[in-house]
Amino acid sequence: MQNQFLDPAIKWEENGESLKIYTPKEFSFRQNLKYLSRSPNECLFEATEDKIIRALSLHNETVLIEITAENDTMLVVRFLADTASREKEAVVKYVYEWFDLGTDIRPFYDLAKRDPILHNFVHHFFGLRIMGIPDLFEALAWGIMGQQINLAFAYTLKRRLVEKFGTFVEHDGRKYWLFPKPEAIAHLQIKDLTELKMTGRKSEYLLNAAKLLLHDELSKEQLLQTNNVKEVEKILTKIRGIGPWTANYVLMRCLRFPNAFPIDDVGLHNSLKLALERDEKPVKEEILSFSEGWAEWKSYATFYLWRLLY
DNA sequence: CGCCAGGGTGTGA
DNA sequence: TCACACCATGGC
Repeated sequence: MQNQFLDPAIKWEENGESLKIYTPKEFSFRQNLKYLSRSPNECLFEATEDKIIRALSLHNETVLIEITAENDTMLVVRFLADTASREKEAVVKYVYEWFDLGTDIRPFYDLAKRDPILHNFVHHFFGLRIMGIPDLFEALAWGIMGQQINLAFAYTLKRRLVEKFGTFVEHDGRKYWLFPKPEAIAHLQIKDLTELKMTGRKSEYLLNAAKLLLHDELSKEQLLQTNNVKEVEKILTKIRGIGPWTANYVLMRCLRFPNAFPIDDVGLHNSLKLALERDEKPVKEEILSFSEGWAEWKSYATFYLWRLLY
């Protein structure tokens, strides 16, 4: 059941009320679930030991889906809360992109095997993918909110924003929240966001990002028109509040550039400190020299290194 | 209580 | 270009 609007590489089929999406050999649902379960304060989906439930906003409808895996050869998507979709292709596309199923990560594993740092642990996380943030506004907002604060507090800020300005689908007495659209944020006042305990600066950055997206002065499609990572980084860092870290974070988790590299990331520094069994975090010059060996797979190297922290 | 947190901007040399 | 102050709040 292929569709002309979907990447023909996506293999999927409709099976009764569920959708089945075939996964590559280098994919482990369990490994990705572990990543998704890292915060008890996550508000955009529910990840348990064997399934994920989340709401999705498509063009003309909102659905609530449950994702499970069968034999690690396919993902199975079911519609909950009576939200059977008419936009099945869009659901398949979202899930495919979220799990980064379109990337052949075998070259990364070949590279990691010979890497002095990566070879020690990458095999422990076999099948882990860079879990994405397909929505550009959500990715930018998450990046901005996460600047210079600990991750636990970042999750709290996200929850406050979502529960104040987002929408939800109810199922079994639980609310499944959707990240607010740019139009729900763009017209707010700074005060509306500082009330959530974001700093004044972050509030400005977030409002500005919402306005750019709302007015189509920035879009995922536009950013994906070039495949030059440095060029897109330049476009993003021209935006006030988006520096090298946020730009590369978005390049990695939303725009899916495999060679994006948030070198200023404190988590990455701590991961390397742990991986190298050092007492101090490595300095930037040293990290640069490590990353030379990661070539076109810096984002995957970073994501696997992060896994050492939890 | 003190240190640090998945940074970014603005300033001054 | 590069160091440095400042932002400002919470987790631990």
